[in-house]
Amino acid sequence: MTKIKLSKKQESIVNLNQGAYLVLASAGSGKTRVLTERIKRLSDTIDGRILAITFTNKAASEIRERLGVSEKINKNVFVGTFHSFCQSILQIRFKLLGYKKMPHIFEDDSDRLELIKQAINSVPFFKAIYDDLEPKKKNQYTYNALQFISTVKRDIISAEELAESSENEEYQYLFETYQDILKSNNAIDFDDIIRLIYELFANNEAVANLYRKSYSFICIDECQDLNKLQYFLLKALSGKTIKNVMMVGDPNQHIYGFNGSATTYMQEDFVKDFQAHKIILDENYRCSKSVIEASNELMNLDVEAVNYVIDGIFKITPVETESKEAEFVLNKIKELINLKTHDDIEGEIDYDKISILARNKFVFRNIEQLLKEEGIPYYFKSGNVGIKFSSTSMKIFDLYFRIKINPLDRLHLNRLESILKIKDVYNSNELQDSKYPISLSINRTVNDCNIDNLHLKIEELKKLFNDSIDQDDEKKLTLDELEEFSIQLIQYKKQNLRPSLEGFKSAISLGLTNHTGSKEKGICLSTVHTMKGQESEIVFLIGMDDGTFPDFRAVSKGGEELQQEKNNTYVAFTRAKRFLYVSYPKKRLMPWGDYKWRTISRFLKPLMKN
DNA sequence: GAAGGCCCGCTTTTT
DNA sequence: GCGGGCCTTC
Repeated sequence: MTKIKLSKKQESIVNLNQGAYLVLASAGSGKTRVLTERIKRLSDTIDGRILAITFTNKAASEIRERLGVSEKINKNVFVGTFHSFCQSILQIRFKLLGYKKMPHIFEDDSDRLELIKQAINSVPFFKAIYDDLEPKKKNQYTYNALQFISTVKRDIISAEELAESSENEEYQYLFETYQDILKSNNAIDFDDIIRLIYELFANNEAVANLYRKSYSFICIDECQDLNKLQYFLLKALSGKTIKNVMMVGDPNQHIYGFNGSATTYMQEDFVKDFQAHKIILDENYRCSKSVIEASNELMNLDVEAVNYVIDGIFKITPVETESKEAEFVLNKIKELINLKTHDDIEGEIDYDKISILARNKFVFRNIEQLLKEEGIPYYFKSGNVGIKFSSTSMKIFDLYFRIKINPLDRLHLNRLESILKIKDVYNSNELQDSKYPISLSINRTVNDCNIDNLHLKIEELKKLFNDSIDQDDEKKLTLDELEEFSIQLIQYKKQNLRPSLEGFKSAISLGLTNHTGSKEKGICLSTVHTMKGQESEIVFLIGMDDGTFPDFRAVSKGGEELQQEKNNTYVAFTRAKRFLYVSYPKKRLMPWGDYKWRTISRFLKPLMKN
């Protein structure tokens, strides 16, 4: 990629030294590049270390890639998400937080749901309330409980206090029971990772000082998506010592409200608490004229294309059905690929330059099918953290693996028992007679494995599965999933000097083994949320009917939630460097099987004149 | 206690 | 229109 010279404004931000700064950077203003250049420069000139926080692993690995590898960078710069930063601290400080062994992450929502159910069943008081509910309300009840627990953690509010404003006062006690069960499993959930380190810093001055002395500069990217817990972690870490904090973000791109984030942390709290200077970076270097004009109209902005003016394409196309929409996209892709070159696009038009975006991953069903049939290379930008195995053998493997590295993990032991339908998952006789005799070998293999021989054990399993699974699709699925696991192991070993089975599992849970840089080839299919901070020459934004984008729940709630859907549309638009094709189906197949007439997204109506 | 069948309810976004 | 959970039946 040819690098365009930094503009004066960008240059001045790169050259900032001491102090706190809030950089308000609109989409396409090159904020990630500015951040990276500054980190590079600082790491060359200063003594202390630099902490760079991003919101996705993908963004972290991209920054790491752009920083390049040098001894100085490796030693002096930590780039990662809040979760991975906190996890790395937790790994060495867990004893200070009351854990005898490093707690394991229950990252899966179904794990958390099961914990809630256990909590309800373990206390007659909760059980009575739950059993009294109408069947229809039961799901809502457990979902709300999980929401309650997350809110307590993310908003740093006591369960007691939050219960006062909740319809279900007993959630306060359910919260405690949930935490107790987690602890008895030697486990934590995602929110706990950050919460525990926040508490560590807030309550243990000595430890906090260690980290304060170790980091001279902190940079936070995408700060419009900070939640209270994350902001308070930053404050607790900084204390009175770290004053060099730079935040970069764009309130118009705030899309993670469901995670407790609000733009007030950057715009009000940070400015006040750190006496931050505001800097505005509002030139767009990324997008073509057409894309910028459409974005401006969408958000009522006045961003100008600066460095160069490329016309580009912005077009809204209504189609009859979802499958017609998929055909439209496919045909347009073929057309573009056949063109080979276009004046607006640098280099040859290939699949790597094309992305297909949508509000949620269900929207991709038809187009994925078509791409598969046509043999066109594509990949899912998976936000998915952890690996979810769908083959039975790999599920069994995963469960044995979990309980091996965390013997206190009752939850997954129970699940294993219920899959195998036996009482003692280590009893060879029972295993042999069970529905899945293969689990006997899986158990043995997992038992024997350690971090050094795991790759050999994986090979053994490959052979085992190959020899003993009869059903063809099940065999293929199992072997594919095992291969995926193997790739993650290689990735993990590359990233870690002192590997361990526990560390490997945590890395998987945090999604650290998924994102390996920009190696993926072909057309990128991604939700807008996961595409945050990324760009693509050619973007197809599909499924832009009202109720899908904006999501129907946000429509009924309105207010800030609807605003965030609009922000999300803006994020989607501005991912496109050159061409942006927007489409929506006039008829959509609903999850319950019948068709519903759809209208264009309310956000796009005003743009429909062309 | 297991297996088969029926019925119900169901779409979001990330770490 | 499909899959998960629950109930029936053997």
